[in-house]
Amino acid sequence: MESTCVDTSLNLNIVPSLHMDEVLVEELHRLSCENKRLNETLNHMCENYQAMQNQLSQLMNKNFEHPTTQQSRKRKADQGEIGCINKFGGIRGNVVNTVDQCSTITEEESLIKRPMDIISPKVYKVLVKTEATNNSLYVMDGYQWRKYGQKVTRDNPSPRAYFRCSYAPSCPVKKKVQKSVEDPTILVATYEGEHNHGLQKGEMSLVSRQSDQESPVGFVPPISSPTPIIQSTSPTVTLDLVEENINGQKSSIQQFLVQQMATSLTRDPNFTAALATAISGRILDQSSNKAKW
DNA sequence: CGATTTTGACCTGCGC
DNA sequence: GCGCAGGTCAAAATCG
Repeated sequence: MESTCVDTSLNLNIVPSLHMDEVLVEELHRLSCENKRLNETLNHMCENYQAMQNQLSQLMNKNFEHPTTQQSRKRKADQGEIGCINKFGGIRGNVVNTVDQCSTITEEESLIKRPMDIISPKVYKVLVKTEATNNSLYVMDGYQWRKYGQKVTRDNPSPRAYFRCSYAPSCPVKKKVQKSVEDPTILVATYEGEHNHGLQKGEMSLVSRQSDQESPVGFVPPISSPTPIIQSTSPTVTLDLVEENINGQKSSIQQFLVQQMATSLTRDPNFTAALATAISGRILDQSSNKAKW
């Protein structure tokens, strides 16, 4: 969060010229003092902001990664895989991983991934907002899933559904879908593994559906109608990509982060496939609109 | 009739 | 070793 602490100090330590009026010198000193005071205030605000951000991160972690303190033994064991957010969420953000091992996709940090220091199956967590009255556990994400089990877990009154990818028989990807304890309108889908095939034709991913309010041509509405993502559940990684340096160039750190994020996204076949679907859907939309006119 | 869903039983791993 | 809880299997039911 250092990026929010903009260095506003002005270089006012100018040696007064011999011809400078005493009033101007006095004014200069006054401005310097005021600048110093403002700087301190700003630093104080930044510290408070960081403290609050950390608190929020910790709360998010507790709510979604550790829903209850009385977690099952099995869940504790699983934290090595899914709990990677905890390992990095507490730090000040500004971290984009280069290892696509684990991620949680949310509205605020969509597709920004965090590093993981252990080798484990690729695990994603996706949150989907649904109708409050909707009790189904189906999340349309562009793949075809076959449900193979359902279980009521201890820490959540709503059942958990287990899915396998049925598009390719050899596809190892599994998906667990369960309603959030805190907000029953949110479906928490946990993906394990990587698809060894492309995205299916005629289906839409969550990402693409975020960009289109209307269903594109050929899109079959899902059994449940989840509205696009949604809510932040984990500490937000904030990338300050807007602010520029005094000389008008993005800092090297920012450029590095942008590069890393782009690399992470383009490496993910799910993202690229979803992006392609979204773009084609948009093009079809526009062409059909033009046809109407 | 094949694909998918449901659901109870069974398996497995972990903590005590 | 036992009990608990999550995960998986597989037969029956359902759907298109």
